[in-house]
Amino acid sequence: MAKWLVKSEPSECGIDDFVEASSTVIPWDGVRNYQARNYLAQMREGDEVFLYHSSCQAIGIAGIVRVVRGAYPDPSQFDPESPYFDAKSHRDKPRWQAVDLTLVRQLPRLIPLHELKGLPGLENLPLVRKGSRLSVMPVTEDEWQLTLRLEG
DNA sequence: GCCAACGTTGGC
DNA sequence: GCCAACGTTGGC
Repeated sequence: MAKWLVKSEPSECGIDDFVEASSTVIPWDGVRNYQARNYLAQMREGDEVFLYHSSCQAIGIAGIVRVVRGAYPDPSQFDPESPYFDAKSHRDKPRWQAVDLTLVRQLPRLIPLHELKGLPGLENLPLVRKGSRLSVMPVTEDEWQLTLRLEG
């Protein structure tokens, strides 16, 4: 099973939304960056994902979610009413992908970004690299385990 | 294909 | 609100 990290503004979709929708599925759509899209396309059912809160009061990893449906064409790209509408994408060759996620668990405490930055072994994680804007990224097994040591 | 201008992300 | 870093756009 691969491991991943996704960023989201909690005002849009955060751990609270997953907790409220517990045992329900939340579509992860609206990713409009090619590098992030390429990683999204590699997600498989059963993969686990860190949910990271960005651009908010408490920045950091808030919980763990799981892929329940691997990549499929993001419907919002075809919806003119959607802010994620992409007029240049065509149904016979969709440009953007989405996955479905569900809650595994909320972490007992949010692991703040500054702790991740100071953690030896995470140097290669795009999240902690200055200026990185990647919103979907792979996490190695080592990085995953090291990060989880910071919880609780 | 180059690159300047512009828009967005996201921490601080 | 600021601004650095980065991605995208579009003229040439």
